[in-house]
Amino acid sequence: MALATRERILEAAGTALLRNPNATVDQIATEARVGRATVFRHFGSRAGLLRALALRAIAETDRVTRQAMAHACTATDALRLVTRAVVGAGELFRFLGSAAELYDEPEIAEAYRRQISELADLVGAARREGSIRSDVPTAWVVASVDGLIWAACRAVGDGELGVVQAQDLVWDTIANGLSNRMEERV
Amino acid sequence: MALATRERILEAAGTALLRNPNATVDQIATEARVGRATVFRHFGSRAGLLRALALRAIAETDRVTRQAMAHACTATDALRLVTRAVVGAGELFRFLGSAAELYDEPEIAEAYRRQISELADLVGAARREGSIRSDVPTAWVVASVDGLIWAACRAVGDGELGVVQAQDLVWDTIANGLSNRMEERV
DNA sequence: CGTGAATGATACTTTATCGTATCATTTCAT
DNA sequence: ATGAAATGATACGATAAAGTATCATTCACG
Repeated sequence: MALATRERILEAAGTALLRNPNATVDQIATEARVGRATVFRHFGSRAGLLRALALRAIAETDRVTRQAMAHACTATDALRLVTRAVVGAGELFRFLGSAAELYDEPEIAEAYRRQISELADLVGAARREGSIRSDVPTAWVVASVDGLIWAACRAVGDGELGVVQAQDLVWDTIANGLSNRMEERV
Repeated sequence: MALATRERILEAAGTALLRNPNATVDQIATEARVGRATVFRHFGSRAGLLRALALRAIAETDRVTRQAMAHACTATDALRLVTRAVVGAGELFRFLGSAAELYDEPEIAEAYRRQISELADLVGAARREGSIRSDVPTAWVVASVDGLIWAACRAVGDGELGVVQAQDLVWDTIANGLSNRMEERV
């Protein structure tokens, strides 16, 4: 049951930290229906637990991203599939938005920079394919895609949208914006 | 100098809390070049300081929002001006993104709900004017506008974009999306 | 069964930070 | 210039949470 316990703690930590980024080890343990000592046995310290949680989210994001890119033939399609994949995995890393202290850990800060940089590369490639506007800074494209992904994950988490619906809407919004243009869309 | 001191502390709290949402009263006082005791004299407690900071941000957002709406003749234009105004005031409330415990205070949670609800009303009115797509849920329009505003404020704070540029880009993205359509834009 | 590993419960120490109190010093208004 | 108000520095107590240690219990597995 060792693995199940560990996974259960990570799961509970995700939801508890989403509710309150300063959640106590005791609160997390209670959420996981586990003794507080067990959390320390598995992760050594609170920081160790957060680190493991973040690394898990990063690894999973990498996994779904790689899988998405493997199925795409163009950079534009890869960008579309990656946004879908990340929104789909949103529950795993939503807690990261509030856990600012995590970015003090070099390992995690670097992984985040790498993921953003990969997204920037993808945007650059899609732009060279002609599908992304070239009259806005790449930094803005990356930032706004990131912002839309966060908005989608949050809407899903809040029960305002379904996962598939949110995945569709993110790409639709990137492609068409929100204004009424009375044209058929991609 | 009472007012100046108070304002200096609030300013320092904003930047310190943006760097680290768990910043100590001592760190904030140091950032403000003020004794720690002075912070308690002015705000009573750490929670009181955060509350004052949040209320200040909310009030300022309300102010620029009202001012923007006073200058608009259509709901669509009001929506445009409001997004611009909020992005312009972004530095004031960026810290709120990480300060999750603030939403425990009913006063602040309610103000936030009210502002989101006002945004939703504006979106609804703009939609009735025909400028906003009617084939996407209102919840998503609100969420994504919110997400884009956050992205813009962050990009400005990180020095990736200038304020005016960010203001332009948010509305441009709402109106046109990010894909290349080779058409003149609104 | 029975043995070892994993767990729960609990008590304890340590540490960081809040909040209060005090007093000397500075600043400001008149 | 002078007195009141604001501030800085410092010490102190209180508390909450982290982390450690221990022991009894439970659970998987041979």
